[in-house]
Amino acid sequence: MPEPDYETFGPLLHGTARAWRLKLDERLKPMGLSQAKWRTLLHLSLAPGTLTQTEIAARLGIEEPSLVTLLHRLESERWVARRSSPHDRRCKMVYLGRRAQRIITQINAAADELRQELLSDVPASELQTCVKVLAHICGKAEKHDKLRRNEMLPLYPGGNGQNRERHPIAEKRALRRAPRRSQ
Amino acid sequence: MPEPDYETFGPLLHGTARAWRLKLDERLKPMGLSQAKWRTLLHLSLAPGTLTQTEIAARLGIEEPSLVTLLHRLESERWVARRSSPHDRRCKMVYLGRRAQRIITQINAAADELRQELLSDVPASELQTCVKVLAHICGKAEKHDKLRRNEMLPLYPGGNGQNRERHPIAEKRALRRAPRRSQ
DNA sequence: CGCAATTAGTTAGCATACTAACGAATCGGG
DNA sequence: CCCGATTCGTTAGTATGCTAACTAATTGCG
Repeated sequence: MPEPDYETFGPLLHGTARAWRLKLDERLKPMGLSQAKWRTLLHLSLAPGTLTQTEIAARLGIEEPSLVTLLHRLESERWVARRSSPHDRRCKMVYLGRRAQRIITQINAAADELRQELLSDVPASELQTCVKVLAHICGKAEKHDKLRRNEMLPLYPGGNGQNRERHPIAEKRALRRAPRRSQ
Repeated sequence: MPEPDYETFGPLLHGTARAWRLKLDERLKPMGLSQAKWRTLLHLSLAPGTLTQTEIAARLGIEEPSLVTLLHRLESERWVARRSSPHDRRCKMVYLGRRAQRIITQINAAADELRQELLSDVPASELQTCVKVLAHICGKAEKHDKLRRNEMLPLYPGGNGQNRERHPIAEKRALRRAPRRSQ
């Protein structure tokens, strides 16, 4: 068996990711949430403080313009609210609405449950190998190209799929102007 | 370490698939091709005869309306041509333009090369395990839900990511009315 | 045969991503 | 302190996917 299906690995990888995503989307749809939306809410709930749009985009692994329309939808549905930062008038801080806070637990539960279903009967050692291989491929695929944003995190860093931001910049930036050089 | 990163497996899976796709897109972009486009061309070139839109959509794993706009783009760029079937006026047969035939080799070469780069230093046994795990997950994720189109192919069937069609229906259909097997 | 059911393709409208180009605000070096 | 460079967010335009609802053509049962 030292001759695995090299040919079909790519399609299989894409197909599996797609099937997983569709499955989760389907279950969260009744709650009015799509993947893009609940991922955003989840990141907001996990963040230590408030996030700016740039930070959210980095954590989600999408570009800022993509985030703009996404936030428009979330805002029009009352999931989040945006306010200008008092420290930097260029920034907009994004807050979770109460409505969102109430169902983040459900989102997590659904995601956990699906993961449980899909991975339950995969032996831990095989999953471990799979993670290792995927992480290796992911690392190689992300390199080179034209990226190199900020030295590129090792692998799947945050809580999602693809970002390249490693420390909260917000606090640092805000503190630069606000607390009168206390830092 | 019988405790792999269950939590991050989903994101890692998505991130890896995404990175792979972006990488390939990037390399084929200079040729004016995106993933959706070259996958379509590839399927057309691999098919035994001419395909109808329904067949192409099934092979690509996308819905028919999605294929319509995709074909519009391919047609306006002279990659493909469409003609009504003489046997069934509802059908439109899709043909590869000469321009397309000339670069299908290049498409395959680029895809092969990238796969080579990304998988070369993954031990065959580990890749084998990975394929097994992914196939298992993919199978589980595709089941249940509301699908069950045509008893669901085992796993990553065609040459892409997600389809659920297993035999050429075209020939059969065409022959029902047109016993001339001119193609 | 004749009409109901099915099938192929389309249109409409939406969701989600991207790049390019831009305006406003801030930062930083002189 | 001021001007150029940078950063944040936005708009515009495009690509790619979806579902729902429609038209046109074909099939098949009574």
